[in-house]
Amino acid sequence: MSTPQGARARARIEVTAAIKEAARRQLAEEGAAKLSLRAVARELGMVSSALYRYFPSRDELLTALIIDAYDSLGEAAEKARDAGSGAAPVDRWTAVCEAVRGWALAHPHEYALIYGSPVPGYSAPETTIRAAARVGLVLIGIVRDAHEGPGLADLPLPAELRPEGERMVAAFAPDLPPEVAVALVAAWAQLFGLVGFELFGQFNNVVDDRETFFRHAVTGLAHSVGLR
Amino acid sequence: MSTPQGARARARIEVTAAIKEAARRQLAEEGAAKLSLRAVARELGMVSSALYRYFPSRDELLTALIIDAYDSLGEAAEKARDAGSGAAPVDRWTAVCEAVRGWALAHPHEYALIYGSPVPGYSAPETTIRAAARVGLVLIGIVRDAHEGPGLADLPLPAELRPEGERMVAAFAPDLPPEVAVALVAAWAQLFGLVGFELFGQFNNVVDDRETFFRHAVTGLAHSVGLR
DNA sequence: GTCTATAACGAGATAGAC
DNA sequence: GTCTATCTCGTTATAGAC
Repeated sequence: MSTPQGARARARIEVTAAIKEAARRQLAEEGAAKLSLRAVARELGMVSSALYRYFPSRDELLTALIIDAYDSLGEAAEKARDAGSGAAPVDRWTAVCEAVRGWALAHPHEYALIYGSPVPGYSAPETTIRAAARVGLVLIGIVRDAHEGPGLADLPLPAELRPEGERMVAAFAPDLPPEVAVALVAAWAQLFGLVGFELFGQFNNVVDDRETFFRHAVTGLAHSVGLR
Repeated sequence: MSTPQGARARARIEVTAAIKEAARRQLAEEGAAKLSLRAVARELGMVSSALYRYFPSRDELLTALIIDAYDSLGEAAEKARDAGSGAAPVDRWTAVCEAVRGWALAHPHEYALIYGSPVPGYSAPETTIRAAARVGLVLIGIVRDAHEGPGLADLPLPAELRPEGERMVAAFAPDLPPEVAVALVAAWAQLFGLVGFELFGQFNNVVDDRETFFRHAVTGLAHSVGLR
């Protein structure tokens, strides 16, 4: 009773992985908008209707790819955070940022899937939120460690933004001052501005030594959230 | 001899505009990856082969849309710059940033076309560079004015980035110190990180009062390039 | 129960002959 | 410019193998 069920479950996992792998290849060649179940099935030597045993619709397959991409990126960020657990906060921050950039350069199409243009006709379900939050949580953690340890630099917060900051603290950044939470969200978005510009070609003829430039820029971001 | 030729030229301009308008509608509904000359022709009641009189290929139509989008955004930025010609540099900076955000919110699909994921199989020609540079040039101009007027704050520049900074100054930011040029490019990318995150939904459940948040964040960017 | 294959639908794109 | 024959797509219903 144990082996057949185990074998079935294993086979199911393997086929599911093969489908996603083929879909990722398609993503690279045709883009998310043109991801087609039939093409995926063809590549696997299956018939299209068989895929519906594994993914109830094309959109669910897309969702799985999106969650995988967020998780893969989040894992890279968490690894970088853990690798530098003894280092200074600024260095841990830049290490995480460099991990994000490294992952993006290594997986440009999956990066485009999660941080690029929305796929027309597709709307990401709530299920993606948890995975999407991972990088942000890593950055929050580093700043919280610094806040509880060496301390943070003072940051300004206009009165009109205080309610927003309080809300952010309550929602996802407990123990942090509201002005830091606001600065963190801004730095988080700005980090992906840097990565996206490099990846999508806006830095062509503008930035040459991108690695050095990036390190310097994200050091500035670290300062903008109070790390020193 | 004058009227018929003038009428022909006028008709050509009008049809060209109608084609681009229909193509922009398609962009909104299906995305750039699925932009098809046939569908555009259908919408206009023309036959697809007739479109080739106006655009020699789908890619050329895409290029025209891209240039139009960059120009429309650039014009919005330039208008904001000119409207606040007497104001303090920081205020001119934020006004331009807000114009960029406003344009993006008003033209989300054109924004996705120029700053979102690259279109698979399409590679933008050199012709787009001039239009793509307009927003950056506006930002450079504001910082240069401040540099020649009230002056800029001191910025750090690691030795390893100095060559890059010198190159940037020579290429597109004459009269500016290299550390300012480097900071400007970073701020430019980060600005679009903020805009893109809001537009593409990353701020859902994260930032509530986006207008206030944005103003505060780009004020920080202004400081990061030395404005005060 | 779990899976795959066949066949079909309605809609849309595409290529070529005319 | 028009028509037609032949592709693609996502999705479903159904039947049969394991």
